[in-house]
Amino acid sequence: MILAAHGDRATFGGRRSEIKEVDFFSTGGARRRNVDEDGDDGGDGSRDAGALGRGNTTVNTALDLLTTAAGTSVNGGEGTAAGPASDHKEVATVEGELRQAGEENRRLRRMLDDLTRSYSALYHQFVQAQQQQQASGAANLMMLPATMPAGLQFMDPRMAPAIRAAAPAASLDGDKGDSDVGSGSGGEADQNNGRSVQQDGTGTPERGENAERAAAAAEAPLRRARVSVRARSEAPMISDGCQWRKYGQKMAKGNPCPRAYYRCTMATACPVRKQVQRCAEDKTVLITTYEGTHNHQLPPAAAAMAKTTSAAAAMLLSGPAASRDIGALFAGHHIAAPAPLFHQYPYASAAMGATLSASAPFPTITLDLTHSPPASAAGLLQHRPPTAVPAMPFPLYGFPAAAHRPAVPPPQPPTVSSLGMMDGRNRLALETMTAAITSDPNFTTALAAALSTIIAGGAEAAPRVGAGDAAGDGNGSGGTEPAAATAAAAGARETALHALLQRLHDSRQ
DNA sequence: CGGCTTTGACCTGCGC
DNA sequence: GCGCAGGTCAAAGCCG
Repeated sequence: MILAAHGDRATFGGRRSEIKEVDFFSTGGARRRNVDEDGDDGGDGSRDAGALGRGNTTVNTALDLLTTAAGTSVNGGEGTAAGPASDHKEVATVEGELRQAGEENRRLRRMLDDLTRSYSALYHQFVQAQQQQQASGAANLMMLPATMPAGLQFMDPRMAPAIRAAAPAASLDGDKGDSDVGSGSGGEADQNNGRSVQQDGTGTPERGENAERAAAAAEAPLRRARVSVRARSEAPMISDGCQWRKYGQKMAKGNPCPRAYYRCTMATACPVRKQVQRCAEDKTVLITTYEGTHNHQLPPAAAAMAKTTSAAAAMLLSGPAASRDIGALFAGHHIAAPAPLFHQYPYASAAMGATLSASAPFPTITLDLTHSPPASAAGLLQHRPPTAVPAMPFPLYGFPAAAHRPAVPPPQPPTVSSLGMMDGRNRLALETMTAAITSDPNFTTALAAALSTIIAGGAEAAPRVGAGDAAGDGNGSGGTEPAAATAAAAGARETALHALLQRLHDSRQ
C-alpha cells in the first residue's frame, strides 16, 4: 500500500520530530481528481490497462470499449499474416473479431447501465432514508424499542442488550434497520444517542417479563462495540478528520508499544474515544480503535469514517447475517460494490480482514487495511496477518457462537431485484455502502478503470486497479491531494473493484 | 495564556 | 480479599 504523506508535527518516541501523518479519510482530494478527470475527457478510449498501473490514469469514462477491444484483437494476431494469399482470410477473421468485440461492447454497456441504475436507485434510497430520518426526529425515540432492531438503531451500542431483550422479535428479524447508525451524515441521527434513548426507553409502558430482563441487562456491565482499524502508517495517529485530545497513555500487556487514549474535542462532551496502538508483531501497523458516537456534526472527511465505524459496530451487534457484510461495509468506505456483489464474491468481504473478536469486555470488529486483495479467497484466509485481537466466534447479545463463522457465505446469484428482499441487517449494510458509494466522486472513474482493465485482458494479471491510480493521481503528482489521503481508501477500493472485475471477467467467459 | 501532552495516581472490573 | 490490567483523571509542564 502506498502511503504518501504530508508533514505534521507530532511527538513520537519521546522527541519532537517531523513525522508523516496519513490522512486516510480525506475526500477533498478525490473530488479534485474527479475535476481533473472531467477536464481531460478527451475520449482516448484506447488506452491500455497497463497505463492505469503506471499512473497514466486518465480514463475515458465514456467507455469506448469497441476501439480498445478491436485493437487488442488485431494486435493479438501479429505474425499470423503469411502473405497476400491469406489477406482475405485475415480480413474476414478481423471482421469477425470486430463483430464479436462489438457485441461484447454492447453487453458490457448493458452491464454498466445496470450498475448505473442500481447505483442511482441506491442513491435515491439513501437520500430518502436521510430525509425520513430528519423528518422523524425525536419522535422515533419512543418507538424504537418496539420497532427497531437493537444494535441497528441505537447510536450507543451499549443499549443493544436491553432493547434486544425488550423486543426480541424485532431484534432478530426486523427489517426496519436504519442505515444511518453512524454519525457522519450531518449528525442528525446523533441526537438519538444512547443515553437519551436509555432515559426515554425506560419509560416505555409496554413491558412484560421481558422488561425485567431488559432492566437486568441494563444494569449488567455495559458492553460497547468497538471498531478497530488496522492500517500501515508511520504516523503516531491516522488523520480521520476529527479533532482528538490525548488524555492518557498506558503500557498494555504483551505489547512493548504504549497505547494512547484520545477523546474527540470537536464538541463538548462528545463521547467518542479512540485508542491508538502499534501492532506488537508489526510496528508499522497502526491499530486505531473507535468507541462511541459523535454528538455533533462532522466535517465530510470525518463523516465517512464515523459512519462506517458506527455502522460496523451496529452490524457487529446485530448478529451473524450482518457481520457477514462487515468487510464489504468497510471496503465501501469510499467505494463499494452493491451488496449482491458481495453475496457472489464473498472474498471481497473477507479481503478486508473483518474480524470479530471476543476481546472482553467489549465486542470488537477489526478491519484490516494492511494488505491487498488476494488472488483467491482461500489465499486470503491463509495469509491473513495476525490481528491484535484473536479472531474467534463468540456469542454477541444472544446470538449463538456457532452462528459466527468466517465471512464466506455460499455464493448466491446477484440480482438487483433481490435488494427488495433483503432483511434489515443486509439492508443496513447495503445502505451504508450506498452512503459510501455516494461519498466517492470517483465511482465512475474507478468503474471505468476496472472495465478498461478487463477489456485489455488484464483482469487476472493486474488486480491492482485502485481508484487512486484510476483517477490519475497515483503518485500524488500535481499537488492536488496528498496521496496519503487515498492510500487506505485505495486498498479498500481495490477490493471492491476486484469483486467487480471478477464479476465482469466471469461474464465474458 | 490557552490548549495540548505527559505521566503518575486513582478507579473499576475480573480472575484466582 | 488481593493482585492485575485496562481505563480515566488531573496536575504539571511544554509550546505557539
